[in-house]
Amino acid sequence: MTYTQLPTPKAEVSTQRLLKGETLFYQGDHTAAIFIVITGRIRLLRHLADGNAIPLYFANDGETFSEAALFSDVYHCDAIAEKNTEIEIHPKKALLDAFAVNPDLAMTFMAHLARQVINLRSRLEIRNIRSAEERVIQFLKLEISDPGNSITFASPLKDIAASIGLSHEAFYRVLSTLEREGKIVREGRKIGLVG
Amino acid sequence: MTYTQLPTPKAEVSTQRLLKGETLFYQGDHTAAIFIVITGRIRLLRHLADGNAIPLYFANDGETFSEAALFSDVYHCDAIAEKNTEIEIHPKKALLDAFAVNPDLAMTFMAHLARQVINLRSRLEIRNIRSAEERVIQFLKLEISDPGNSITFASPLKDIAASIGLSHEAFYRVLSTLEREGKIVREGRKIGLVG
DNA sequence: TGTAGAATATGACTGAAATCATATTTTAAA
DNA sequence: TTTAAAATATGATTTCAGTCATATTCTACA
Repeated sequence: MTYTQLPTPKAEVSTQRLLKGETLFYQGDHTAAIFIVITGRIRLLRHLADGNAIPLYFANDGETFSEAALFSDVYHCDAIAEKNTEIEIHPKKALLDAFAVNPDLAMTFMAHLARQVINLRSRLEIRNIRSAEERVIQFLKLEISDPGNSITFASPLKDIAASIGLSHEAFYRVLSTLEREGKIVREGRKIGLVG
Repeated sequence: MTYTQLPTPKAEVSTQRLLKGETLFYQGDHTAAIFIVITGRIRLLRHLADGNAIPLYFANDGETFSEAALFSDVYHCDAIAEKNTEIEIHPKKALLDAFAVNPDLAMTFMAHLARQVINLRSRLEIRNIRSAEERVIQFLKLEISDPGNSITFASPLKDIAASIGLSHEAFYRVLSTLEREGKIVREGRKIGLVG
């Protein structure tokens, strides 16, 4: 899907495997790196003063997380593997050094962040659409707009459902309906918009 | 609320007033600047190949938008004033030049983007909470966690309601309930968490 | 290749938030 | 200061997505 590439010198990048449930870092830990999920899922969890914890985000395949570590001495949340997960480790120092030596790389990373901002904003706006059917249609339009007139999802449809804030049942139902109405065509996870 | 500051040289920054309904730029226009909403609201709207348009985001007081203009030759959406709006204009060239001359400024902007990514992710995650009451509580905890034990909202509560994906009626009701149950205290737009 | 677990799928029912209606209060504007 | 518009508030009703249940594919992997 979205290929994420950080401008870290290759020699400085390493990978790590986390077992389901394993913690990558704790809130308050000294920041050492920013990360990319290769496969799996990382749950980011913030602890509040009152002892409660709030899930901040789930980082899935291809996504970066803890980018703000670059600008902070400590992590502001826990990072825990939701399932067996492989991650890429980009040491903070290596990245910052790279930026200092080559400002172009800084601009590259900046662009990466800007793209994420846009992407997250549109995902937020999708959530404002109340009707499940309409939400799915708009989501598909957004996803498909660039490439062509169809998209093949890499992740299970039930995960797609979650990402747009629908129960998987509701999502399956909407897809069935849209297909029956001739608004989309499907072949497994390949979905095409008609009209 | 969130003070947004871009590292543009003061002399290069200008402001502009837009009347309700006025367009700041169109999708496909050559990119010239990135913007901050001082007061008002800007609707970002993407046009699709099929003639439809999707609302991408609403930028409110203090928010930046079109950051990605720095890395693109054309705007990827329309920007239209939802109401009378005053904006700050930060010319793209001035910003890029500033980054080139002083890499620290690039890092500052990068940090600004990283904060936004975090903020947007947590706003997304809030939406995953189904129960209106629980969603409001978690939202308040997030907003209040830093400053102290209460927060005074600058914008109308009905706008807060929209930002967390609730109808204003539902939001008012939840606030009433929480107050009755002694879980929050209120004075107009000042809301404090108890416990 | 067989098997367990996950993903896909669909029906029935429920509940909680949206919607509609309306009133009061606050704010802004004339 | 008066007035109009927006925000706050709450009740009644409806709707639609969630939940629960269950069945049928897939898919990974032993």
